[in-house]
Amino acid sequence: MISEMPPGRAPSIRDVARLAGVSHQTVSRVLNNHPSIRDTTKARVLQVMEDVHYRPNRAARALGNGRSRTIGVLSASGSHYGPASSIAAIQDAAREAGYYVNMANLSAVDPESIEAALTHLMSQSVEGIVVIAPQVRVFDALEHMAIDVPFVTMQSTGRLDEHTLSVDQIAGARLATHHLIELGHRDIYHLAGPQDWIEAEARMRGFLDEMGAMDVPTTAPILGDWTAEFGYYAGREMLRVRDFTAIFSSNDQMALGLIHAVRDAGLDVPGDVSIIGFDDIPEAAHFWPPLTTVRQDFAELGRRCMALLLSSITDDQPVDYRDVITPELIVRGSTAPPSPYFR
Amino acid sequence: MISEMPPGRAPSIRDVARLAGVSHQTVSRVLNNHPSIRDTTKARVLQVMEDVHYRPNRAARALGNGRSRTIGVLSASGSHYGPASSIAAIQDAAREAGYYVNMANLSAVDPESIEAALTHLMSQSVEGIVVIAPQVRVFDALEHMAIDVPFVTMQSTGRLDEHTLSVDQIAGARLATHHLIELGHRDIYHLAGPQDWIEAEARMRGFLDEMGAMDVPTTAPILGDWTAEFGYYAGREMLRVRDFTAIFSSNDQMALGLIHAVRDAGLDVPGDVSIIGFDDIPEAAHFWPPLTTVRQDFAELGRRCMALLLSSITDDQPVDYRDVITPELIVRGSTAPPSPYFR
DNA sequence: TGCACAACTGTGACCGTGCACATCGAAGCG
DNA sequence: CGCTTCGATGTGCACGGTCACAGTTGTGCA
Repeated sequence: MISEMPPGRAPSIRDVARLAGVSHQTVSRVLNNHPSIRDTTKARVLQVMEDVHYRPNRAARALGNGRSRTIGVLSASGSHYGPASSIAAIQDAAREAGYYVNMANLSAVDPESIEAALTHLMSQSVEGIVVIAPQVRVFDALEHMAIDVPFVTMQSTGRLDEHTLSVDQIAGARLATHHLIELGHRDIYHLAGPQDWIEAEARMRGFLDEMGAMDVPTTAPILGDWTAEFGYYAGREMLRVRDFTAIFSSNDQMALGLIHAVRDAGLDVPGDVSIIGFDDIPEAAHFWPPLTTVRQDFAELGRRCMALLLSSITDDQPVDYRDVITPELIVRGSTAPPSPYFR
Repeated sequence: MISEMPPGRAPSIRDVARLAGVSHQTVSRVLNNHPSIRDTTKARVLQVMEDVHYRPNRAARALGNGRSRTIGVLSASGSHYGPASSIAAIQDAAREAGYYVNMANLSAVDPESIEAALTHLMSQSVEGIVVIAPQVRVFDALEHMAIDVPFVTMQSTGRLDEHTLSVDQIAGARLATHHLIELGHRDIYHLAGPQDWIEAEARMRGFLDEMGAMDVPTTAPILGDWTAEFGYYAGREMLRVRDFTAIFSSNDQMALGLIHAVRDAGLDVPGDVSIIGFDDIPEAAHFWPPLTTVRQDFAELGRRCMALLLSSITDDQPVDYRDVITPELIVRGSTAPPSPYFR
């Protein structure tokens, strides 16, 4: 059988057709599970495919019907735990749906890089785009370039709302803040994420909302960069004044740096300062002290993201994306009532 | 200009050609930077492209010349810091080289999942495959499926050597082990990675080699799963005997869990037990105590990986991949001489 | 002036698949 | 029994590029 194959070229449906004694179109129908193919015919074709190791040519397919079956993922900071987990879930979901995933990593956040990355994805003729851990500028680019494929993002932004799926970051931040207030803290700092980040903004909003609702006076949040390193140096700065008893950090890594700084200053967590994080990375349970934090289900987020995107690609009834994923407070050892000394 | 475009279809080179008053082949040549195109012609064509927002169709291109310009990345545990960093670097390098990156995530490590993921990538007609954080089974699958495109992996395996690029994991592990021995430790445990993992094996090998070379008797390494959680429980088990003064953990996360367990037992790191990790994740400097570890340059690894792969795709002179990246010992606060009590 | 040669551009086939439409035989039905 | 309907299959072309090859100029040189 195989000897009948022309050499030096992968078998095409016509080769398969010839060997199976049918037309290429019949082979095509077998490939696409067309209903009206006689079982015996189908079996024969499948057998030949097996024999010659036939693999459909995706490029030809895409060219023929204009569907690339590829979705693009635009990710900044893809090496962080949260985004990376979501990406993995997205890939699984995509593969399950028969889609391919093309990644574009954003090393810098200047408009040129963003446009370059989007152009890269568009030139792939992706059918949809997922924006991970988005920054405001990405949306500017998205609007500016008049991207004509569906896209979703994983955070709430206030605009472009039809494209948004999101963990309720605001609720999560309120949860964290409320926990601190409930413990008796009044002098609470918020170490936020970078200014440009939408999720940082949402968490900050949640913090401020809750503080306001509980009638606790607030100071301006400090803008960080998500890294433990920044948390450490920010902590050292903050400890020069020590006018607080608790810090709500916008992610777990910065919380780790804060703990380090507090301990370096000879103080105790949570004895002198309570610290709460956000995300619940797997390591958080093993920090010292184990970190009180807010858990987000990144994988579920990724899955829902894909579901939303796929439904808007295929124009099915849209899934209800307003069903936000509620984050969960995980109380561990890094928070406690304020020390009497401070009261 | 734009009004001359037929509606409902993206402009093709023939549309551009017509509007620019040239043949479609000339447009193609402009696209591919063919040298012999008159500058004025080129400018005219480019202008028309701009006007009609022409975007080359990648599928058609791939179909025409059989080159997909796509490379596949097969990654297990893509949400870990190391692999994720390498992946980001790979994506950057690929984009720079004009390649697209297709990801396949490996959620499970059974042969079926591996084959499914590889099939997925192959059906994309990728021109090359990068295997990240590979396990032995992945290689079995690679051999078994007779993958006919170049592939590289990021760890040394002993077989398939022409495809391998690697941080010298063995040297790194020896570095870590030597550091402990030099401090005076003799009773050293090794908490290794999962059995199936090639890099876990290499680190274990390095540990055993160095122990042997320094004539220190060893006990059998404990096989872990890379997580802090496992490190914690392994640590608790180990502390029931306490016949050691130092532990070399195969990665930083498990080291974190170990520290947690040691402290839970009322002991001090490094006073009672020295702990050294591997990888130098960004958080390691802010553990308590800051973790002594071995740094790997994941990004550089990713870049070299792509360089190797691209050179074997284009059949250029191969880069010298034997120029392994040497890991670096980072001494922080989690290691110290053994306590007199133990001597 | 003629000729070789390079620079530049055009023509038509082809890549592998899906689609629209045609065909053909068998079954259903009045 | 002829007509319709439907299931199963075949025919030819389109998709948007690239490739091989074939012109068509212009230029240098004998």
